[in-house]
Amino acid sequence: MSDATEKPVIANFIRNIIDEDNASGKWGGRVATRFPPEPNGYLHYGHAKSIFLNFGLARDYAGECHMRFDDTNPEKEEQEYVDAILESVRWLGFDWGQHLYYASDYFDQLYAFAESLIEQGLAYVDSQSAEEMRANRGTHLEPGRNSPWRERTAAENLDLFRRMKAGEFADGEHVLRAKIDMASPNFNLRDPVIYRIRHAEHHRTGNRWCIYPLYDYTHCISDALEHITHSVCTLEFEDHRPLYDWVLDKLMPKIGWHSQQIEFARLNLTYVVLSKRKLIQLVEAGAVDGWDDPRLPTLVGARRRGFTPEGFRLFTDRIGVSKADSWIDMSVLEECMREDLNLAAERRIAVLDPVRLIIDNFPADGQETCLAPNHPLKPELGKREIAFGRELWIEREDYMETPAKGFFRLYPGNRVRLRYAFVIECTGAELDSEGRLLAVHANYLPDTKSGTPGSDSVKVKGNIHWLPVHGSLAAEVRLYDRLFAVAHPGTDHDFMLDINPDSRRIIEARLESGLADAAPESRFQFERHGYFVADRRDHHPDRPVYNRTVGLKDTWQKSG
RNA sequence: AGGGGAGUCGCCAAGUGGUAAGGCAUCGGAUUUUGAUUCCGACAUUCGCAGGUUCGAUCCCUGCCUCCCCUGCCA
Repeated sequence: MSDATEKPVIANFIRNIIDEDNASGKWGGRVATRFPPEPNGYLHYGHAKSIFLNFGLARDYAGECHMRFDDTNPEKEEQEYVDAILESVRWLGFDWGQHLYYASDYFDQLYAFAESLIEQGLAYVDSQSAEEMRANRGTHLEPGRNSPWRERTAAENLDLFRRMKAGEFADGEHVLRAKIDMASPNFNLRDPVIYRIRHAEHHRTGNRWCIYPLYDYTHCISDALEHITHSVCTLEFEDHRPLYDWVLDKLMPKIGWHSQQIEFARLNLTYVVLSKRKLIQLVEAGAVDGWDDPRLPTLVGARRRGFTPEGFRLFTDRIGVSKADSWIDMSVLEECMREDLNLAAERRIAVLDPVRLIIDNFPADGQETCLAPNHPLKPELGKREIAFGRELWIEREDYMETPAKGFFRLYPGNRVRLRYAFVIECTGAELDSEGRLLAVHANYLPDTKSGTPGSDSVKVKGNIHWLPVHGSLAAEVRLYDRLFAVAHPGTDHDFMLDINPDSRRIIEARLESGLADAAPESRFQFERHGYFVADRRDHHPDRPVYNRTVGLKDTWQKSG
């Protein structure tokens, strides 16, 4: 990704392990990681952390990161998810090159290894029902009980397993279990199931198989077959590691590679939910418009919201990697997006809550052309013209009939600068019988035009944006806010009750005319408001639609 | 209760026997035609608690406390 902004790398425990391995020559200097999602849903912000970690490690150590789908559960997985996941990883800026893999590509090998485990007496076909197995698994206090089928001969097991594969049995009739230790304090070692019967169509292998391997058996072998060095996963797999190692130890003579599993703390973010189950619930309940709703913490949603890959990179660098459970506040992510967008986005003017401003001493047929820089930090991006006239749109909130303490914008008698134009002096306002603002009146000071000599001889504190009534355009603007109203949704009740009722406001705003022709996904800062993006799906030149990505910091409203 | 992990500033997070990096936030101040940005300054005598070892402990030892994960034929 960006190399110009390269910062010194901060140490973390995973890098330390890699450094030690490189120093000892454990992997011969090789670094191979992998990002292994199951294609049963869309990627979310938490996956971004894992993607930047894994692909970032490969980049920094001149290694490789494999893109691999953990597709061993045919009933939940679909090609649609594979496509969306690949697109999101690409969007974040990563390229897996030739290294695209599917666990399902290893089904033949996985099966052969299972037969070998059986032959070695390390796996057996269990014919207990799921309920019996559960009852015999034991508890934290009591060891499990051996299955009555645990001592079947290798020949018998092999015959049964082959018939399972051949489709002679119904779902659930038999399973293949690793023969480890029913008394282990680690439940994962109490003879874990490694194959189950599923007469289901797989999105890639179709109906070729009716038995499918389970995660614990598949993942470690996939890693080893690909010669992964550091297999990075989240903390909840920590007590699966003994099983990961058991399988690879037993298969060492056949595979000759034993990857190292390393666990880190997954991302916890406030004001949002990141569990697949809850995301599905939000979509199915219609609380959001779909998987790419800009409020949803999915990567497709982030993209539509206007979040940037670079912003996610800043974010993952900023939060670091460790094994401590932690909660990151949503404001950290938002600030990272601002940081990137401040540099990346050109400025434009938008009046979100328009009210008329009439310059009474400006001729009705008068005309002035004002120049506005496209980016204050990048003068090379040039300027654009905005037509100044007698009637303008300004923000309703930029006027106060009776100003609050510290308010330095428009109120009777006060002077402000119309940004990139003239200084004006407010003469009053028209209000209806309910006190609602209809129009603001002012006189302009002709010698104060921005960019002309002596323009700043008149000093003012306030500086507000405006748009001409004739020559600006009406557009739909979607003001997105946090999906949940509380930091920790569902703490002691249904999380759906914590949805922020104001997470989206759709308004009719006035925009600079040039904004109609911007390509979908073009990002801008609407001055004094925040960052906005032309909606990826709904924005058209004849019907502009902009989404608010994130607002600018506002220390006035915060303290006021 | 058994097993596996974690506890360093408001939020993250380095460090690990030699006297607490950094980032974010916050608070001052400067600049500013975005109440934005930028810039400058401040910000842990202290590393969950209590003992012990040591010339010296956040780091080693002992005990305790708190939090997270684990009984899918999910991943």
